[in-house]
Amino acid sequence: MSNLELPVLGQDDAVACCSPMVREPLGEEAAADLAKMFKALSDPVRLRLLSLIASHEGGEACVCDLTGPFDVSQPTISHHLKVLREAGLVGSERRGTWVYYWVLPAALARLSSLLQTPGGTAPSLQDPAGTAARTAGGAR
Amino acid sequence: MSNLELPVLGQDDAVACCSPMVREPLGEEAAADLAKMFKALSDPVRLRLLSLIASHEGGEACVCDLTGPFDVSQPTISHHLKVLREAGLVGSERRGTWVYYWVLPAALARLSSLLQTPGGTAPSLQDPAGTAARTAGGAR
DNA sequence: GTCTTGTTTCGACATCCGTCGATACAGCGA
DNA sequence: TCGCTGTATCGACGGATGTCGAAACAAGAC
Repeated sequence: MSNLELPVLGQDDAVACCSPMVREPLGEEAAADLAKMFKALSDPVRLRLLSLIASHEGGEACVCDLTGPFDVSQPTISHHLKVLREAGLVGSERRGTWVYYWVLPAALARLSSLLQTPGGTAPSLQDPAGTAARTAGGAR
Repeated sequence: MSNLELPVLGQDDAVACCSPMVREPLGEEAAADLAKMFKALSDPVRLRLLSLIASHEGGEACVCDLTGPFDVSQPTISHHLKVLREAGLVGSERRGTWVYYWVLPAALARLSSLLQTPGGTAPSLQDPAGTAARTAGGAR
């Protein structure tokens, strides 16, 4: 239920960088596909889980390592991990008693490159149309 | 209600790149702050709106340019634009009869750099702990 | 086989979110 | 001033989402 017409980046090919959304309008299907990934990142618990997994030694973490730092119940953690997994952001594997999760870097890279502004990763606030002044303040 | 202890990137300083979430676990407050931005991106209509604005000539677009391509009503578009604005992803300004929106590149760059994997933008599927085989398949 | 521990699934519940039509507000032009 | 067009806000509604406790499932230990 996705990637119908555009090659989904970062599956097993190297990530073809990128057609950032700044360059051309996103198609409906691409937007729906990407929105699912961003939705998976739109919860603080999941964001911390992902970060906890990614920064864990060895690049992977057992569920038992992940339940401690949070105030929510263990089934809730399991639910969030499932959301991350179904979004294609992490992989998982059972090894004996424990289940391990790891981040799929290609998925993160796909999102990262999408959001890149033409100027580069850390833009010097590049200025699309002489709008630099507004860029800082932001009308409201 | 955010950035209490960590310097929020991409405000008016150049974006200090980045402490990606892969490097160290996200704090609770940083996660809550970032989750709001990702939530703004978690809807297909908003994603397309953002892309439409960013790719519009001059780097900005009038609301009247944005209602056409969508099947949803004008109030709904207005609502989504408000969400994007309150998330700090776009700026807006009224000019006479029309209201213009433009993307705030620093905000996108902040998210982009957060998601970057250590290997770079388009990672060669860098392999945290000899888990390359799994990285491709993804257990389920 | 049975117990124990680690993890997921199942229902249930309250809240949030996207959408709409109706309406209000802002500028411009006649 | 009045009317017109463009945009935002309001209130309502239905569906999605985060959370929980209870229970089921998986694997190893006794």
